[in-house]
Amino acid sequence: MEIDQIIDNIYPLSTKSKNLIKKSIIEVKFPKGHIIFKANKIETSIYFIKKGIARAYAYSDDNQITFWFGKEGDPIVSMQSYVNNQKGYEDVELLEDCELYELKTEKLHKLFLKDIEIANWGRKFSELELIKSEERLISLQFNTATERYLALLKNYPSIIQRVQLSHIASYLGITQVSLSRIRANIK
Amino acid sequence: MEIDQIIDNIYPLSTKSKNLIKKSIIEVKFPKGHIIFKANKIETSIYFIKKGIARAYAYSDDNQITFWFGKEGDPIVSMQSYVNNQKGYEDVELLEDCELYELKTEKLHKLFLKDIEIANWGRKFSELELIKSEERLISLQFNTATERYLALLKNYPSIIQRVQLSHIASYLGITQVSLSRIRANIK
DNA sequence: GAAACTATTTAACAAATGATAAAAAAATAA
DNA sequence: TTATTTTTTTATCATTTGTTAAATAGTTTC
Repeated sequence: MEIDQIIDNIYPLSTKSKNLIKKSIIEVKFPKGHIIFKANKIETSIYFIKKGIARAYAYSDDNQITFWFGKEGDPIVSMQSYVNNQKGYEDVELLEDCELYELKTEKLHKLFLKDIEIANWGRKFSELELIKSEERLISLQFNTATERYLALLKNYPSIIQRVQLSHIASYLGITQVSLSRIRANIK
Repeated sequence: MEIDQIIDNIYPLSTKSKNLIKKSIIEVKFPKGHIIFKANKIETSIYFIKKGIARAYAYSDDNQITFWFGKEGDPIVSMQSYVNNQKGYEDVELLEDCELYELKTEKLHKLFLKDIEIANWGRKFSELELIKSEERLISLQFNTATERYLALLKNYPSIIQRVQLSHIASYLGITQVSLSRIRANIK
């Protein structure tokens, strides 16, 4: 997905303000398997996915638990770094060869203080992420594992096709074995 | 908690900008049990809790499931209404006699477009809510019910003392009976 | 293509949680 | 206070999920 569309989908900007953001963005490419965010590190950039998919995970004991998937158009953000300039708790791994738009957090924060349109763009950005986070929270709290799997299947069919089941299982809050059982029961 | 401190805790503002917000705020009081947000309704205000506690819940079949608690200093917001001007899915019930600060969403949105400091205050507001939402998501996905109960006990002891256990159980994603068992095992 | 490696499914048993009902404890009202 | 209602705990059994191990299927490498 092109950067103009990604920016506009969040909050439409005047050409002038959009160009201020675009001037701070560079395109980067990484291969499948690249770890773009490391846990316990302050991340200095945010990204938008032009092409490819990614996942965020953290460790619980020795197990990786995936808690986020991103696809074309989605932002890759370590919220602790972005909001509080603190270390994050997550790794982010690219699950395919990826093309990304990179934006330095510091540059964006300077724009927030200078340009009211961009400040509102940043507000909308967090508001939309918040809506997504709440939806996921409700899904985890209200629905059974089977319901969550079916919802993922319906809403993000591309993820299921492109991501291995062990990651999906931990994303759903269950073990890989349990997901296999659920899949067997559905058929 | 006083409104000046609530506003400043989100993002410090100049006197001028803070007064713009404060001019739009009125104080209101409601008794225990009052339903301040109704599901399937577009809410036109947000609130900040001066005194008291509240919970948000939605229905799953016939069961009320509590998914948020608020105490002094916390905002009461129906995100779907606030962000997208759409109907929310939650009721919000006041669990004690409450004193609240009320702010009309429409007035705030006008200020966002006029005052860059307030736009950044609004940005920070959503960012902080997003951090809270992510923390809760991780807690639900990574921790067992027992761990979540112990964390709530540690981080929000006031909630446990002031809220009945059936609400806490659904907040933790388990039944009331299961929470009783967990409490019995801990002692 | 065969061998080696990785991912997924299946099986068996253990542990945790749900559902229902009844008992006990606590809070509220007369 | 006593009676009534609400909240919490306990008990029993069913269901779901976790754990471990083995079998099968699918991929990658040589």
